[in-house]
Amino acid sequence: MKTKDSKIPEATIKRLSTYVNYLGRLGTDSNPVISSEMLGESCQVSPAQIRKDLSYFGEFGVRGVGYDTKKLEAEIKDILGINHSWPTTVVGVGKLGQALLNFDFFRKHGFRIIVAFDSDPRKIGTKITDDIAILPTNDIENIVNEKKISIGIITTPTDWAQDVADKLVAGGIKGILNFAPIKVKVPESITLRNVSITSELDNLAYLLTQKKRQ
Amino acid sequence: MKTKDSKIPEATIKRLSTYVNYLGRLGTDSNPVISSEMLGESCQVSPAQIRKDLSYFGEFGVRGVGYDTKKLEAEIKDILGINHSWPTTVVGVGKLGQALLNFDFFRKHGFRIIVAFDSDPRKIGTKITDDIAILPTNDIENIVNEKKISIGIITTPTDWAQDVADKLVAGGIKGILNFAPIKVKVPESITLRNVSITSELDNLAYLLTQKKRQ
DNA sequence: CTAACAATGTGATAACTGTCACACAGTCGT
DNA sequence: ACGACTGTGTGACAGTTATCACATTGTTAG
Repeated sequence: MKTKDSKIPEATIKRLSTYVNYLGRLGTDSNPVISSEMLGESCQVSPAQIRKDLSYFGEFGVRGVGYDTKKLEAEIKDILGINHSWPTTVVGVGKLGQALLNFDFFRKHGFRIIVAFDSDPRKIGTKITDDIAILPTNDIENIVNEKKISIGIITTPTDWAQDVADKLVAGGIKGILNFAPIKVKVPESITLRNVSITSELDNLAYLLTQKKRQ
Repeated sequence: MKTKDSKIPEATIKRLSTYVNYLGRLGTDSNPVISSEMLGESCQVSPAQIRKDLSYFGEFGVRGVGYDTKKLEAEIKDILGINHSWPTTVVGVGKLGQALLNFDFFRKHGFRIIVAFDSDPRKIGTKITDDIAILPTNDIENIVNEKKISIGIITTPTDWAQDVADKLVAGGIKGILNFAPIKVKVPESITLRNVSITSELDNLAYLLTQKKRQ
């Protein structure tokens, strides 16, 4: 895979995720080939946008024909880096944490949950689903380091998020996905993404309010 | 509140949500006034960006001084429309749905959960927390219509999402927040936001892969 | 009262992102 | 073998969003 340019819009990555997700759920047998127009229809993106997005990374289609469905899926997975298996941990085994742990998405997209952490003594020592142990949050640094865990998902209450982030960083984590509604601070070298559910709800409220006011 | 222009960047709304969330968690007594520099420090946004964001909606600060913390919080809440109480329903009482239902965020940000829906017969008829009933998904249209519910949150498995969306729309819903990893289709008049957890994970994987490759 | 100061609000500018039109390459029918 | 056709890939353009510098305005001290 060749990256022509280092300046890829974040929105492009988001859309690539949409594409690959759709392709994965598409019956590859009945649709061996797909055009940017068809894909755009399903993902609600303009055909030109799709071609542009893909063009950042190379040429994956055949002119006059379209894209080989299975091949395109594999290519995008390669671009996104979801064809390896990232050692991952979830910190905070509340309802949200459990939802993520049960999510079969992880298996499909190359995230391997190694272990979970929580501070509730009643949860510590128990196991999630198959064989994911729940350990105390104080062990985060050691375990992350020892098991070479590269991704940490924070699903704790707001007040604990920064502390947990610090512990993950101390253990040598590479990337963090934070679900707590604050922007945790981490060193420059750590890749961080914040998923703000509250922000999405606020945004919805705003759009509805606009509609009402106009 | 005056809206100077109708073309507000979506990113601005997202940041306003961050600001108001931070202000809400700030001890208003010890910080009666806050500058764009201080707020920017906490929210990891440049001071100029904050002033620009606010300037779309009016003038809320005092030159040479800063912003009245409590007043600014109230103003942003007004802008976002999270000072009313939106009648809301959650469809899909799995782990993710339960996580949201237990989320005390709703109370604070003006979303009032009226009822929940699920298709699992074992869940139907039971209640969540205080007094939120779980009804069968077939009742969605009637209940949404009858109770004048304006916001629907979809936390069902992927395959059910479109069907649920259709039912919500049929019942006269105003806005939908969709957590299923597909882009559901709704009429133009319905406000829709997709929260794609999978997309966030893919994005994280991409960023980590980039770092590895370079 | 006046001058020094502090932090906002905003017009101008730069950077980024998406749209469009069309050249180009591969396919299929005759 | 060749021409009509189809859908990709991309350079040019337009629109959007963020950054910057500074004029502006209220505060405070002497």
